[in-house]
Amino acid sequence: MLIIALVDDSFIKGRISVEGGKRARMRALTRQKILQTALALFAERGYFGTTIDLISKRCRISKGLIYHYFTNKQDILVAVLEEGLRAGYDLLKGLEDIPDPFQQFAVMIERSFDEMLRNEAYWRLYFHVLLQPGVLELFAQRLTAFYQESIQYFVLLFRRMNVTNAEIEARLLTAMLDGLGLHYFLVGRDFPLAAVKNAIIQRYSRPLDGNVDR
Amino acid sequence: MLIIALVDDSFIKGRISVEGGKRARMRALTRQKILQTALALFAERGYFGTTIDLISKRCRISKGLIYHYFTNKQDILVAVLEEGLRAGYDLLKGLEDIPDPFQQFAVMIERSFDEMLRNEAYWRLYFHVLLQPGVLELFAQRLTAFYQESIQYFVLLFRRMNVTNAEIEARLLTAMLDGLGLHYFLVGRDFPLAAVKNAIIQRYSRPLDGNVDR
Amino acid sequence: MLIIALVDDSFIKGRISVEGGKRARMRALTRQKILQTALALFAERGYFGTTIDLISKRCRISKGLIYHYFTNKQDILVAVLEEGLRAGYDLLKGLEDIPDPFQQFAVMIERSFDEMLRNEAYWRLYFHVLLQPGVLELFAQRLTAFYQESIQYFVLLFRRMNVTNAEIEARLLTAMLDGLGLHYFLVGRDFPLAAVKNAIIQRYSRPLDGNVDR
Amino acid sequence: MLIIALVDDSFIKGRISVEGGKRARMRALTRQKILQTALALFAERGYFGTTIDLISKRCRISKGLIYHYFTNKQDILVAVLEEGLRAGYDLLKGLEDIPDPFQQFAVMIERSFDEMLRNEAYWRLYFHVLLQPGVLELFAQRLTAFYQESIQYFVLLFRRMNVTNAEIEARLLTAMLDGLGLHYFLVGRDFPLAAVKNAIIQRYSRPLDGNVDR
DNA sequence: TATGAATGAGCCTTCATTCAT
DNA sequence: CATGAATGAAGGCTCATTCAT
Repeated sequence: MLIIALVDDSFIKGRISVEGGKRARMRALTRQKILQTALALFAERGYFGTTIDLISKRCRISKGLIYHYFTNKQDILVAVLEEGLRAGYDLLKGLEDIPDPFQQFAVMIERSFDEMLRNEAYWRLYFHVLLQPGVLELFAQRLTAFYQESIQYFVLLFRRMNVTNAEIEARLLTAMLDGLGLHYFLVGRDFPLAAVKNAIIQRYSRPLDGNVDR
Repeated sequence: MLIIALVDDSFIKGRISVEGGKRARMRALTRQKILQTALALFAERGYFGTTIDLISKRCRISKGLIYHYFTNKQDILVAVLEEGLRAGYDLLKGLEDIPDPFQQFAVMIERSFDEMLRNEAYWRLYFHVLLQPGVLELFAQRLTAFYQESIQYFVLLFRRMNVTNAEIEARLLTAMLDGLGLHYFLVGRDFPLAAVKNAIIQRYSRPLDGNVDR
Repeated sequence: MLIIALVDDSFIKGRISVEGGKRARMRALTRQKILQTALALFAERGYFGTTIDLISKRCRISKGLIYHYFTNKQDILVAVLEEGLRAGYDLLKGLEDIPDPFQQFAVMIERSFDEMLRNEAYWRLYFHVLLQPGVLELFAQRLTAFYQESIQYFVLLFRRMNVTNAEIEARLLTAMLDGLGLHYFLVGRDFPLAAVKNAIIQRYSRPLDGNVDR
Repeated sequence: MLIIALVDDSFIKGRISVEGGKRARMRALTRQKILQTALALFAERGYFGTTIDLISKRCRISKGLIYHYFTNKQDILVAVLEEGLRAGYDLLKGLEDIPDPFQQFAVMIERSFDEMLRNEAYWRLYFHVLLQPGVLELFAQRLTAFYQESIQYFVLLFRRMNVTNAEIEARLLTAMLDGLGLHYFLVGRDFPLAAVKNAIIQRYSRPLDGNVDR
């Protein structure tokens, strides 16, 4: 769960800018409420299944007011995606404090799976929405940047773990994580997530055993 | 690229039933034309971006006729997904003829990457559409069945390759393949597909070295 | 239940013209089958809720064939109404054999209520369809003729029963009968039909008591 | 003309709520305009013959706006029927001020016939629409309630008029009134309404003669 | 006689967006 | 800043009717 930003109900709330007058604070507050509601609705009903009217009603504000904060429905989507990305960065950053690379790796994987389970609906949304023709373009740069940063993170980590071919390995791992999320979403509930997670941690764990045991 | 069925412009064309009278043949022909056009348009513009009117115009048939062949716009989508699934099965089946499991594995991976490149737009569609809230339900059973079969295929193959923990390994591999497709689509063109592909083949190749070299 | 023709499942079947060759007989047969089916469907789903396609499928004939027998959907409707009218005439005619006018009257009322209960759906259809703007015009003459004849029947009967002002009385009675049907349909099942029926028979029965007892 | 609510062009106009701000007043105004137009069009062309487009054009508003006030085309219909019912209640209420029951009865009958003539098109609509399969269900409760109330009114009146068997008698009378309306609509213009009306008044008038004179 | 594929006009409904208040 | 009435383009879908076979 790397490329796709991890979102939960709280991550938007906490970010209200405190600077500025009362006016500005109110404005930021309303904006965040819209974003939060849109996020929940997009996740719940899809982008096309969510109407501006529905968002406004759930926010208990008027439809017109939404257009004071966002120019477009699409604009809301982009903002939502951006917030998600920020949450994704958070996920990465928190890990740097763990000194042992193997342990850090294990925690990263654990956290990744945890987030996937907690915010399943958001994941679906992100995958779904970014694969929509025309949407990716709006967001490609930032997404790519985040992807690069994630890869970089694992490259550095893998080097400390003495994994050879660290870059390719990083790409494979992140792909595997997102792919597992995808499959978990698509093939349903009886997916052996715990076993899979442990296998991943095992594979990269000290001492340097092969990933595929024979 | 396993879960998501692989589709290209030709695979539908070839399946026109030859039995039956002229009527039945015509009917099948029209149906296939609709499916084919819908597939292309869905891939090109997304499911919601594609209108029935557009499909009918591209097919040079009347709007109403489409509803002689499909009950719904959604019904067309499901049919498209089904066709894709069939192509997915085809992909698997062809491989059984290769006697050496390691070579078979390599071919499978190669083919998988090839298909991904050839039908990129369809891949996007499949991911996109299946992640749409409400759509998965229409298709969940068949998709799960196909997933199970894919896993089973790799389990058997891995056993012949003396890979321990074959089931988990199969899940990891298929996830990795789909995840790579996803990342390739999302982060753009400069993705080192060839290198990644080779690394995968390498990892599972004889002699039994570990997957992660240190 | 006088103005509105009384219809049951059998009344059309029995009327296939026996003259003519095999061809003509087949033709009449198909025509009757269409009419019968249309009648049932109109009653069940209303005129607008019934499609030509549905009629053809229930008849197990093609859509096109219907247009060999009827020029229009409307044409079918008119034919159905005509058949109903014929049944209405039948209802009246059968009564003339009863010599005692009071008994004849009682039987007529009984039969009228019986029919209403047996063919409720058809009744609804007739009322419904004839009140549709534009439909009545197609059928007005025949309906008026039938109404006149019904009135005439009661006028003659009432005269034999020594009812003064027989014509007005006939109009009131037939209106009452149809009105009761209407109310029965509209206000539901707990309508005291039996009591009402008996009251009517009572009112016109020998010896000449007043209709409204004080 | 009791069960079926009596409606004319004016009764909706008069009910615009005066409370509330300008917004609310405007809203009520538009709603009434839609209802009024729909009523006229339904009566004129039938429910199915009336399109939303037509209603909106006659109202000089956009098609979409109609759906701000009503969820459905059917919803408009129900609202129209409700208004009609209200008019029906009004018809009953006004009568209570007349002290002499016989005179009250006569006025009631007169008024009933008057209304029938004034709003013939609406009557047709009501009969027509309520007999449409599936429509009655939407409205059954309210209609039944009104019917019961009408019956109750006549029961009380008849008791004061010393009519025995007042309940049955009330059912017969209301049925007769609606039946006469139906016949008047169906068999055309030369129906002797005045004579029929007088006969009814006569029948229930003091002194206590029998209804059927011999 | 019989079929059913094909048409196309038209219907109900949705919804992002605007704007007067 | 805030409202929500109003717009209008467009979309999915229906269905009576036609016609080549």
